[in-house]
Amino acid sequence: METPDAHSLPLPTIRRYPIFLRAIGEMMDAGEAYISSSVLAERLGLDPVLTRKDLAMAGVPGRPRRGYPAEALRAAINRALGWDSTTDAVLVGAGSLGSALLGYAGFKEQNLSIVAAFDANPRLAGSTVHGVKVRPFSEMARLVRRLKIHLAILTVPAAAAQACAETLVEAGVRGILNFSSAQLAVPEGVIVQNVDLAQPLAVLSHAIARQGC
Amino acid sequence: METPDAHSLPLPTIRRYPIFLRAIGEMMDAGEAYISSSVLAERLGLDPVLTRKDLAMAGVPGRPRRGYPAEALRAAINRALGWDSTTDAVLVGAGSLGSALLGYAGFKEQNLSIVAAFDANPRLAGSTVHGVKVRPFSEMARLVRRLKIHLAILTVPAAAAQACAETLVEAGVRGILNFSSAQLAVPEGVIVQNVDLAQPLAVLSHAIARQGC
DNA sequence: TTATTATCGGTATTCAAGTAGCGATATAAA
DNA sequence: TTTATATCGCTACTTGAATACCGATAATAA
Repeated sequence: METPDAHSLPLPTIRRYPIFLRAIGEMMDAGEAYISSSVLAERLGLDPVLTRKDLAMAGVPGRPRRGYPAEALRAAINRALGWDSTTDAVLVGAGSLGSALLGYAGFKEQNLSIVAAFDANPRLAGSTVHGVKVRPFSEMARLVRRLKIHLAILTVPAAAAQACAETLVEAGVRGILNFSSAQLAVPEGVIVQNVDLAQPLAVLSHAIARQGC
Repeated sequence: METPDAHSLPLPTIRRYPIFLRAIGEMMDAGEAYISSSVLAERLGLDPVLTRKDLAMAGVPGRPRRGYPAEALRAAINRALGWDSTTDAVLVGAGSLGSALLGYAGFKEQNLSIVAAFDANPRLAGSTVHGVKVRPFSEMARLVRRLKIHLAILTVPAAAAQACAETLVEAGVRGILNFSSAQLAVPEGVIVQNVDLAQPLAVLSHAIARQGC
């Protein structure tokens, strides 16, 4: 049985694509019309073969001794990531981390538009952070449903995370970027990506502790 | 040839340990003296076998029909991660993200103490954010060296990241938690963990884009 | 006391990803 | 025109982690 969804890519490849996109953009700004995998790999400190395999998976044919056509390559990678057209998202929890994310410039490059923010704190509701209006929780479900939002960024305390997630999913959200330390239980078909600061910190301190003795 | 560093654990296991620690702590608060892998797995939505293997690697013997002794297990995992004694760290770049991290409560659980923050902006230097004094860049190398800091959290713009990293490494830092989008080149023996928001976002939007059609 | 069973702990298998090797080809140099 | 070579693109091979399997053991119940 062949897998029906043909355009599924290896997860590590998907994770590397944003890094490639930045480098390709910089190289294009520098006037390059072709991107060779070896040059790109050298620039990023990655294995040239691995880089070539990743680029090949975008589906754009490369040319010997030249590389991949830069503009077509960038477009193909953006398309593979769903970054070729603007995606609307909401941010839930406008605390210090949430506010910092509202000011994160990278979202623009990824064609992600945060159209609304929500917070339980009534004092925050009504204010505007980095150009995005903060609304009370009570408006969340209705607005998400009306605007057909599929993506949410969750920056609420761990205790509130599961309840928020359920409200969001109920309203139609299919992907959650979870910054809380809570493990979310969601129905099948909904994708959660956890951004847990403790994980990379664990890798670092484990390695340093080992190295130290 | 056998590897000399015997206590090296699989990377995925290390990444799961912080999640386990939180759950174990909650279960202990609830009065549990033993942690069974199946109960823990159920709670976290993970595979019971995988969970058991992870716990077994901490080196604490478990008891059939009971599980692992909670206190000993927690201590062993903390020790494996180097979280059994306080580690000092510095934060470089006190912008909105850096400030948010200075207020991050999780560091305390991980026995991580941010003893100083640095910023290029002279207006920020001298202020205090969440109890941590912000100092000018010029003081960084000396202070890091004097306090024998081995761990740094980097929240500066991409353009400044490489230069900061070099200064830090030169001053004795051996692990960098890199929040910038720059790919850092560091000498062997120095460990960099990138926290790149674009990566989990890429996974999410790729999956949603596939799912949508 | 005996039987049952939840859980541990080890071994074997499978799978995905990274690595290595090598021929094909178009560009650039001789 | 001929030769050299950088780069692509394909096909193994290797590695590391997840999964499956199964026996051992101690707590509980009969």
